[in-house]
Amino acid sequence: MYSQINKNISRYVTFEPEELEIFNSLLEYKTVPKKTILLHEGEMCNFEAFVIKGCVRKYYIDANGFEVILQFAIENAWISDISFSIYEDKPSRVFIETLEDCEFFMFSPETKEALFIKAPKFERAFRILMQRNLAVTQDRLFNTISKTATEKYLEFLEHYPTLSQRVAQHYIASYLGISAEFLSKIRTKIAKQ
Amino acid sequence: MYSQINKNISRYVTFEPEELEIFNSLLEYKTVPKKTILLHEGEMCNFEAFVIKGCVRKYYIDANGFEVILQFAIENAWISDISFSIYEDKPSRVFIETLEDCEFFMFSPETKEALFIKAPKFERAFRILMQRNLAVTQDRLFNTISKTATEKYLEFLEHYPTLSQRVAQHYIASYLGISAEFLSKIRTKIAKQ
DNA sequence: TTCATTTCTTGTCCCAGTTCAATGCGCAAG
DNA sequence: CTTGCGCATTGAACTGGGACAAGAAATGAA
Repeated sequence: MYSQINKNISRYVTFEPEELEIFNSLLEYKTVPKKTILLHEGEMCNFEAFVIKGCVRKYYIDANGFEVILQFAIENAWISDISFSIYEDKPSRVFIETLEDCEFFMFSPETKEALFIKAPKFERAFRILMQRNLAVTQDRLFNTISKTATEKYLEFLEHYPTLSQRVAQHYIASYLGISAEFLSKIRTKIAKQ
Repeated sequence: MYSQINKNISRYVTFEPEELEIFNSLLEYKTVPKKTILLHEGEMCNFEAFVIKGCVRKYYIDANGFEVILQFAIENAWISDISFSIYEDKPSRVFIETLEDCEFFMFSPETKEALFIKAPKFERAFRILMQRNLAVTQDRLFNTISKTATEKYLEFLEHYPTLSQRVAQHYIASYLGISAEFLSKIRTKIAKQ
């Protein structure tokens, strides 16, 4: 039950069994049906979630009413709007929604604080997770600015090989920052060679 | 001398004077002339720098040989390629270059570790800095995907009011992800109304 | 002061990607 | 079985922004 998340959190920091026990005891297991919105724009994000099973998207709605997907999270990924909400004390600008039936481990900011007090080494583990998150976002910015739509799509397929089977095309288009129609045209062009 | 950086690091965590003394004692003060490259692509980034005075850009060179600026750092900002280099143990894909004569406080990853051992509360402060960094990058991704060039430029002016006087237009264009020529056209259009 | 180099502007042509249909295709619900 | 609806495809017309070129202005070095 806890092996996935323990493996994930131990990736850059080695923990004693007792520390992992404390960690696990603070986690809340939750199942959520598909198409559930976990966080609405304007709310405070009061959770961080680790995806045990399922698929989630994080998106905002731009000035013209278009959804733009910032992140997909599948098995063994973390999802939250930590960067805006927590510590900044600002309401979130994003939505978080399940795309499939999901299982999560979740915890609140308060629980996280409690964890840091009981087992301070987790502070470091979460700092490094944050750094990786930053690296991924920076990479995405890089791609968004300097690659063509076709290149972005091919890279997406490489990076998330299973996701293109699991989610609707127009979600992928939204993630890539292109129109659903144009993605369709790219796909037929690729298929024809 | 240390008041700027102490104010900055104390923004979300309150430190005792002794803790700040430890911190300050580990910092290395450095002046660097303009047009100096602090980090080359392919190197490991072995520093984090706090800008006391001056202006720095962080950029990469894309597949077509174009420079794309990821970040400007001016007074009271941090600059590093921490996300890719340190902990990931991968050579950096970015360059960091001074645009003006600069004064920095710098420290190495090893020094940072030493700091965390002597004064563990800094682990938290740097985690929160990292979160803010992530928030800014995510915001930039948001803007890059869903705003027009004109909107991006106007927002840039609001967000960095002094920078447009300090750096060349083509650097700003590069930051906004548009060509220098097109930025020039945007500027004349804006001026004419 | 002058010459050179870098930066900024302006015009023309062009293309990647958008917008707006229209059509077709599952698939779930009654 | 069929109605309805969300999703994908395709085409035609349009546009934001890029590429290139050539000149103007600013900066700076000797």
